[in-house]
Amino acid sequence: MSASCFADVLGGLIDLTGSETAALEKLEERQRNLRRGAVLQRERERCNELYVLRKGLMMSYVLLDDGSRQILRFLFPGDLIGVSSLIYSEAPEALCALTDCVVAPFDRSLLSRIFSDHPRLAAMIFVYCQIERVTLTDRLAALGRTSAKARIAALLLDLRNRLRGTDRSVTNMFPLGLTQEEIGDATGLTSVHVNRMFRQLAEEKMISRESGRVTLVDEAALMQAANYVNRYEGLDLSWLPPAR
Amino acid sequence: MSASCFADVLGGLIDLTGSETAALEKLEERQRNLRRGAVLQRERERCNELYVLRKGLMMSYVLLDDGSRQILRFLFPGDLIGVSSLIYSEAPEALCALTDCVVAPFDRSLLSRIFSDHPRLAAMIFVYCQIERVTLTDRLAALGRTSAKARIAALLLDLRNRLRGTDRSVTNMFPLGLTQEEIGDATGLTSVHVNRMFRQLAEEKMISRESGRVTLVDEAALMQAANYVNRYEGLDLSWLPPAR
DNA sequence: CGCAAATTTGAACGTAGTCAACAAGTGTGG
DNA sequence: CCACACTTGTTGACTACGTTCAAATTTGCG
Repeated sequence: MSASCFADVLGGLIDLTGSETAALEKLEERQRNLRRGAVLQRERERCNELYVLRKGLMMSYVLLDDGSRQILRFLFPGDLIGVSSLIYSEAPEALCALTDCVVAPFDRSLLSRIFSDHPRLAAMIFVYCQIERVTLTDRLAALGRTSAKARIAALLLDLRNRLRGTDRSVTNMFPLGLTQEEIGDATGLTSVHVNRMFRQLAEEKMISRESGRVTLVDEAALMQAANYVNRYEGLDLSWLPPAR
Repeated sequence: MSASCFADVLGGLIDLTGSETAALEKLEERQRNLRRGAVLQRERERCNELYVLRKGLMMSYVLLDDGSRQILRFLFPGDLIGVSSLIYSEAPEALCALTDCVVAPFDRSLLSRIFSDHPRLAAMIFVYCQIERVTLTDRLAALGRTSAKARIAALLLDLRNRLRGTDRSVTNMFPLGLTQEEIGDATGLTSVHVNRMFRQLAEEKMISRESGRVTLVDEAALMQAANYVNRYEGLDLSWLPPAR
């Protein structure tokens, strides 16, 4: 495994200098293993640390008064997590491991050091969070204005693209790794309806399924159904400050 | 009007130094007037500028293939807008004036200067965008997991709180300033259903309406119905880097 | 193998959408 | 100042998408 998963992600966007890479490696000096199902952070709990996810799949979510859950985001290796909790005295969202995971916890003072010592790196973290923001607005639009089928299609495309981000061997067949209830909680549907939409997408020959693996059979049709945009492309970083 | 509306917002969170305030004032040196309905930025258009909203009410939104619209956020004086477009070569969202407005456009190189010269200010802009991110996740949870009535209640509470942010005289009665169609596009509902929910909230004595003004009659009941959290409170900024 | 979790399916229900008509404002130009 | 056009708000009847509840079946795991 790389010395810094997060550096790998940012390094995919710009060329990092040696001192920048060193600063990012500091974030991942410590490691912590999480069992599947482990809760790394609860809502409304105090939290002074951030994390880089190094291995495995996690999710962030909120619980509502009536007990229902909204999954905000699935988290992949290289993701910087717990950023929103940094700025509040109580965490606004929970973090939970969907598979066995490895995370690297680091103190928030390290982030503040990056702002002081590595302006370009700070700007890149800012960019990284803005990408995340835009994917959230895409999902907001999906929940507000698209059909159940479109939301499932968008989720499948996004999962595949994000998996491919850490594993280039992923093509159009991949292990889903999520229960239909989790997919429902991410898309604002019930698990029952998620199941029906899977069936429908399969009947329409857009996907196929076999033992926990999904194949995107007709990717163009899925893209159309979902009006999906890959937000990790089309960036313009020409305005970044000089590296230090 | 203040020399920098954005400095007023950040200044409400921490004490700014003289040089920090001066850097923020640079962002608002130019001004541009917008008529009601004017589109400041279109989706998929190139954009090299950011803006501070100095006066009026704006919104950001996306249009979907079928012509439907999802309003992402209502924008108030002091808001930094167009940030997400900064990082892409094509704007991911549109910006439009809901009332006559005054905005201050500034080049993205000025932002990059702040990262280089004012680390604490850069961190504060980061914090400001994270607050925005959390409010987006609140809305995501609302669209995914709450009833129409709850979404309208949450929107009313949020509007009132944000209006109060720029005008302390606002109490529990305020001019709505939005059409029911706009409220529908923000909450993922149709204008017809928004109307029915208003009626229902009024029948249940949670709100009252008279000629474009809304009164939050039973704020506690609204908060309960909405499970609303004010994300401009409860911040912890003790980790910020030193000011320069 | 046996148990618990997850998936699948059916039937009935309900929330919110659609379509349509009308009322009430709002602003404009004659 | 009024007439007209246009936007916005309001209401009813009907429709449909997605939920709920329940039960059967499959899957994965200890």
